[in-house]
Amino acid sequence: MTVTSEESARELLEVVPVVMREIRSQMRSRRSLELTIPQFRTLAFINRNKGSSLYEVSDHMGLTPPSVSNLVDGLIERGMMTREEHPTDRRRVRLAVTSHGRAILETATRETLAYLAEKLSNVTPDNREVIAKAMEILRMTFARSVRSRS
Amino acid sequence: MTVTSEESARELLEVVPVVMREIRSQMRSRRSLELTIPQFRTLAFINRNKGSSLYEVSDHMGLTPPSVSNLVDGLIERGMMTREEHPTDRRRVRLAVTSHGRAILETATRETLAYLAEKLSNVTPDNREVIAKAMEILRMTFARSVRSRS
DNA sequence: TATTGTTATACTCTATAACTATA
DNA sequence: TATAGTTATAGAGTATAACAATA
Repeated sequence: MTVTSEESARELLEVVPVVMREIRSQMRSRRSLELTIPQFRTLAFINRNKGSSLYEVSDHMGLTPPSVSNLVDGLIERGMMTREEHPTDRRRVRLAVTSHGRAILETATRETLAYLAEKLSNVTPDNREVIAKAMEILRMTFARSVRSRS
Repeated sequence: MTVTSEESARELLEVVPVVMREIRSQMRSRRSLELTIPQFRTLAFINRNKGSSLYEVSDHMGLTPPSVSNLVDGLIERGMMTREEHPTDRRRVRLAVTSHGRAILETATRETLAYLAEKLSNVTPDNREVIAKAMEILRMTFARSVRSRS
């Protein structure tokens, strides 16, 4: 089998939105958690990168600074994050996830993974390997080039 | 390599949103087209299923009827779709894509595919095969069960 | 009564433009 | 003057609740 770029592009365009919708609707169905995908990603990124500035987050997520500022506002209101002044550059903020936010993030992650894993349990191990490998390839292909900001 | 359901679930949850964001931002960057992903999917589905009812569309897309009604309103306003009465059941509508809508759909498809294909041209043929195979598996795993409505 | 669809309402996501504060 | 961030504003996507029309 030879797969052209066009054919694999077509597959991506058909299938990715379907999987995305599944993830989204599953996440929203957990009323107790009530995290949207952007909120989830924001929380996850800042959890991994404690003390990030707003620009670092927006760079990573491919969103504009106002969009991230909005997202952060909502997460702070709900007690999941903090926004502090940078110690040496007062223009910047230092974002961090609270323990409450971390707990919610972990629960949301666990439940969403459990849901996906349950779906994937019907897939043969060989095919799961194909999926994992494809995700690695896609991750490298679509990863944002990291713009460094000192 | 043995991949558990949990591991492949984690990969999906990390990578799918990234690819989705690429597709979305590319689609929006074509100012002349100005189709969002939901608009694109709606148009594409109705193009493939001429005369669909609103419920058929909402079932397929996993959206509520009011959401689809909204989407359809916007597409009709912009001359891409029509909404007609069903000949024998006056509760229903018959949705169809206009030739203008089809032209826009085709252009959007072509340009988005070209963009994705360009990204994928850096991927080896073997790896493209892995991606294509993974998409097939995911398509079957996450496909909505078709609720038939006579 | 059940089904199909719309309207009313509200909230989130996202962007652009304009602004403030700091470097 | 350049950078970091917020506020103002607007449009799209989505849901639930309430409704109207038809079967």
